[in-house]
Amino acid sequence: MKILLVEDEKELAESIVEFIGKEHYNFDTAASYAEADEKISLYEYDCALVDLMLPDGSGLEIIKQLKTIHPKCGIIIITAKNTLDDKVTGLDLGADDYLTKPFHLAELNARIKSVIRRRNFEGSNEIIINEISIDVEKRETLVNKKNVELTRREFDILLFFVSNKERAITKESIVEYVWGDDSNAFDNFDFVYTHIKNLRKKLVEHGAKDYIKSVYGIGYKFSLK
Amino acid sequence: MKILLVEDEKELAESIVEFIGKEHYNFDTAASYAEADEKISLYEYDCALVDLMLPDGSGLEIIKQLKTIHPKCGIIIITAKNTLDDKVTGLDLGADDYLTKPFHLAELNARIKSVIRRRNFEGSNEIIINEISIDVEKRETLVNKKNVELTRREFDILLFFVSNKERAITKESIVEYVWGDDSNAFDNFDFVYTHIKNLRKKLVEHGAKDYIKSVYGIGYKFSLK
DNA sequence: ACTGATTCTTCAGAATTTCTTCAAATTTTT
DNA sequence: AAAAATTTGAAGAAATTCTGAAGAATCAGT
Repeated sequence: MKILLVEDEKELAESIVEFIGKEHYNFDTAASYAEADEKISLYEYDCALVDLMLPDGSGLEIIKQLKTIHPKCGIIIITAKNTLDDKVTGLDLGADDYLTKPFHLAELNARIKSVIRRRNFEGSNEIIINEISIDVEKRETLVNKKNVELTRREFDILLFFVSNKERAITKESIVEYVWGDDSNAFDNFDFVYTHIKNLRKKLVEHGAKDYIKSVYGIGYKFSLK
Repeated sequence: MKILLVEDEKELAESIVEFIGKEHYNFDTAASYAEADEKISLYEYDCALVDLMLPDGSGLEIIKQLKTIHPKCGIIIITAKNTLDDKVTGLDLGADDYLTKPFHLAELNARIKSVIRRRNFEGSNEIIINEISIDVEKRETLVNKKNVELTRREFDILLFFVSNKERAITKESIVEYVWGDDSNAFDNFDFVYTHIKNLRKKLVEHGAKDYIKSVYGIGYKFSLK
């Protein structure tokens, strides 16, 4: 689950990432219009938190962008108390919810959850691929009806794989999805190798076929063929 | 047991929370239609107390909302003497009971209890999970037919667990349910750890299996497997 | 208002689980 | 055959959870 946080107050941004990022979400952060614009065009997000008061341009512009490029992305406005007008405009532009500063992080967390839930209403939270079945809500993975204990990182990687079946995935995008782009520098993928090794081992040991094919020079592909 | 109180008279709201909140209930309060609307969409409540006379919109609207979003939630109308019409309309909309101002807090308390009891009857107010049986109304927990004395917090946590069986739940959501959304302690989950430790101990000592599994990096899961 | 009992929260250290790093072995590509 | 990329197992580091004890807060009864 990837979330874009557009917020120029560094402290606030950090505490949001720290508290909420730990849950299920991976944050990318942008501190300016320019940065946000860049990330929007590069990555896909499930939800965006947008502060309307940015140094170099209005957050409303970002919302407009998001709506046109990624209509499926949920949007939550963050705003100071006295900028009611912008808030309303933002909602008109298609934002899903708003939050006035200051707010409890728990509150923000709940909003994100509800926005994402609303967006995902269609798809059930069970994913079935041959002998493997994954329940996102339970964070449970079954192979041939039997439970496989996966760690947080392993589970997230598998989730990313199965939502990109048959597609070649770069190691970079895995890191981006599972860890978020602010994390580990891209000079070394040893930790990815290790996690994928462990994930493979657990799945295969429980009787699944090894659907995780490595694509030399690129990354991996989760393929049934 | 979570209760939403929609009331704009600050003093009344406070005394209700103080008096009845001490019992078994965790209150969230809303002083306006907007606030109430927000909380309804974010959280689940077992019962709502709704003042029909609100500054920014009719409480009837809130009742309608509640009924559609959380049909299981009990509703009690609070109203001044002379607004009989609204009261009737409210009952038509599906409210369970009403109370005219001024009223004794003890009276309100009794109404809440009875509404919740009535609601729970539909699905029996006894929850039975193997050797554990929980009487929600009496706040009584039995393991192998023998009583286990749980504190308020322990009981609430258990209740939250059993109503989310097999699902991975975050520590944050536990705090939200048991302590309410105004709780500001999200930087530290020591108290959650402690309560869960004590809850586990009491249950296991009385012969129950330890169904409370910890989910590393996330929180817990009440699982029979 | 005082006392003792209960419950809640805080704290620090221990135990556990997971994550990352590293180096050597293997595979793939050129 | 050489270079680059991937796999692997082991182990050190980091993060998370558990635990017991002690301090705070709350409650009941006088």
